[in-house]
Amino acid sequence: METMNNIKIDQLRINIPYDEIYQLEDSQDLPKEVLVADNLLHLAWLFKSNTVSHGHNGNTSSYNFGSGEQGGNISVMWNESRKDMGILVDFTATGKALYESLAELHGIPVNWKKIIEELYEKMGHISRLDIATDLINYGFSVNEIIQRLKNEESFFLNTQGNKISSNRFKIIGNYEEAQTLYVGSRKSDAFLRIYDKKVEQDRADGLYRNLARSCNDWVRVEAEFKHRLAKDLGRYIATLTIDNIYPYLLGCVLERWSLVDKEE
DNA sequence: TGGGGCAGAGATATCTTGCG
DNA sequence: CGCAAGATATCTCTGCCCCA
Repeated sequence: METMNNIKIDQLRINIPYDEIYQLEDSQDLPKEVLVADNLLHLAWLFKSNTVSHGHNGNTSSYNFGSGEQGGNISVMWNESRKDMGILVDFTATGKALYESLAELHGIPVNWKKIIEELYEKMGHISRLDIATDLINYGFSVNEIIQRLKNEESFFLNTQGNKISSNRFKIIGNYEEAQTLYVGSRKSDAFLRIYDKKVEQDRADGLYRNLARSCNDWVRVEAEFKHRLAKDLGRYIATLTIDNIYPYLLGCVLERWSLVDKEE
C-alpha cells in the first residue's frame, strides 16, 4: 500500500549531542560516535556493513551506511575537535528510502515520530528537513502556476497572511516554458522549490521515466527547512501526541507558502 | 589557496500593521 | 502620513573540513 497521503519527508539531517558518547561502553566494532547514532536508528542492524570516509561540512570522520558509491547513503559524521558541532546523521533522499524499505523488510517500520521524540529527549535536534509532495495529474504545470503568479492571478501568502513579493521568486527555464520556481532565498532557513518532475524524470536515466511518460502533469513541491526552523519544527513534531505527523508537515508548508487565487 | 558548506549565535534589512 | 513595533528574511562571523 502507498501511504495515505502524498506528503513525505524527503531528506533530513539529525544532530545528536556529542556527549552522548560518554553514556556508552567501549565497542570493538564501531566508534562510539556511530553507536550513538545506532542507538537511535539501528543502522548497523539494518545494513550489516558500512564504509568509512572523510566527513563533509567541517566533520573529519564519516561512517556511511547504504549502497555506498551509488547514492542511497546515510552518513554519520563528526569532528572530535569540534564536539560542539555534535554528531550529524545525514539521510539523502534515496538513503532514507532505502532505510525505510529495509526496516519494513525486517518487520519494524520506521516511526519517525518516535525517533524524533527520542532525539529531543537526548537534547538533540533536526537541522534539516525537506518536505515534499507530488501533484500528479492535477491538471496544471509549473509553467501555468508561474504565469498565474506573473499575471497576479495567484499569490503566495506567508505566515502573516501577507503576499510574498515577486522579488523573492526565482524562475528557471527557457523562454517559452518555466520549469522551476524558487520562493525565498536558498540560503534562508526556509525555501520552497516547485519544479516539473515530468520533465526531470523523462530522461534516459530517470528512475521513474515510465511514470513521467504516462502522466499528463507531475509537479513536485519541496519545502526545505534548515537551522533554527528545522530545529523548531522537530521540537514541535516531538510534542505531537499522534504518530501520523504528515498532515502536520503539510500544514507547516501551507502555513508558510499558501497559494491563493485573487478573489474578485 | 579559494570555494563551498555546516553549526550556532547574533546582527541587519525589509515589510506590514496599528496608532496617533 | 509618519513612525514604531513585530515578525521575518537574509546575511555576517568564527571555526572547521574537504576538494580541486
